[in-house]
Amino acid sequence: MAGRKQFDVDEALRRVMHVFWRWGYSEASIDRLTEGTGLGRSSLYGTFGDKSTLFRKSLQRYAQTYHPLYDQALSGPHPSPSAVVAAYLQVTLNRIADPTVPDGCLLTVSATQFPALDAEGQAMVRAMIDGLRAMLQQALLAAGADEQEAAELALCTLATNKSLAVLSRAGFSSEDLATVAAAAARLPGRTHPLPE
Amino acid sequence: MAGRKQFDVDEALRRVMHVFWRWGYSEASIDRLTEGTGLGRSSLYGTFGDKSTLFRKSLQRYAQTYHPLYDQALSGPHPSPSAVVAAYLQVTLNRIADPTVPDGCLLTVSATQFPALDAEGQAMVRAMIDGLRAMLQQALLAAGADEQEAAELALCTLATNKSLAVLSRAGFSSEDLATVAAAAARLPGRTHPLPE
DNA sequence: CACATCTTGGAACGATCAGTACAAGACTCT
DNA sequence: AGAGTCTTGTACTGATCGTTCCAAGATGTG
Repeated sequence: MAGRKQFDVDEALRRVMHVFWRWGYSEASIDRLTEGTGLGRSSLYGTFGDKSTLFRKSLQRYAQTYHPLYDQALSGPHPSPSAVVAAYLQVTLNRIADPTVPDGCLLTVSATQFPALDAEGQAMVRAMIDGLRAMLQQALLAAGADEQEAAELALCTLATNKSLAVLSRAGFSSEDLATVAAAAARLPGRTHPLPE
Repeated sequence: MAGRKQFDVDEALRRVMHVFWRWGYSEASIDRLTEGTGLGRSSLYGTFGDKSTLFRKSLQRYAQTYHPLYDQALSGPHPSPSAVVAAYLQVTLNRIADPTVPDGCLLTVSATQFPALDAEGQAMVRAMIDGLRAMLQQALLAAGADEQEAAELALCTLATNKSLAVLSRAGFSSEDLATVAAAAARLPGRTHPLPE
């Protein structure tokens, strides 16, 4: 039926990522993946490998796409820890508002919850979470937070990030999500009041 | 093999609940349920019905067990909205600290994310979430919060509750979870400073 | 054109899924 | 004791899971 690939590999991986994004690991069946990409089973297996490999490549694809956005949001000079948290969560809110992308990213939520994913994949998820946490912590330090405050805020921001995914998938409105994010950004206000 | 039931129905339901709790709906296979309860398939189906019915009864069992605790934590007089949030989240932390109960309650987390659960079950989950939200809101009003503040704090406390489940399942330490909960309880501090 | 290489659709594999059928055993009641 | 009811273990169903196999067709190279 074919001699050379009849699809764009990168675009296919993007769609694969969105299927895992939407369904998590376990419920992203091969049938759903073929349906979501338009590819046949053979093309999927021949190009990417088995399901867990596919998931790991989706994770890499996610990092490649979104980590620069988080990096950019965190790298600029921030007047306060509060601004760091707000900038970070705004990236998440923008991602949720993107109509070309499914609601509620379950890539790192559902994958850590079940052993259906192999150890290598779980380790990747954990490394990604730890990386974001460290990235946040560093940006918070740069914005004037002390050690303890930076650690605490990084953790809480990560927690808010996860809850945004869950609430979004549970059907909460974008206004509700923005409210949660805004509240999280007010967290450092107690010890680091914004200059009037 | 048997004439009268050879197990305690209520204890069996408790164990069923814990299996859904631990695995969510989809990954709680009948085999896992039989293994978790010690019952045979026939006993499970004969006593409770099919899987979705079993899940709904688990939800009811959860509400019956834990809603009174939340109710009790919220019903007493609270000096401030902050105290309400802290009391509510403390119930969650105590539940997580309970060694007889699995880490990270996925009863209402994973169930809303996938269509594997039937409409009736999803509606129950949604009703339970809405109920907790209303309960929180009312307690916050009673503690002196105005309408808008109560709505916002109820939402954020619910969000924190969900993130505690996800983080707990993801392997975060109980110290980290307590930190997240404590931070959430500091949220109302901005507009409702604690009396010195 | 001929040959090797690659891709693709579709069939098929064993495993597991939720759910059911049924017979054997244990109990209550008369 | 005997009849009827309930419970339970086991085997089974059709569907779906992830994965592999293979032949057919399309391309690139000689």
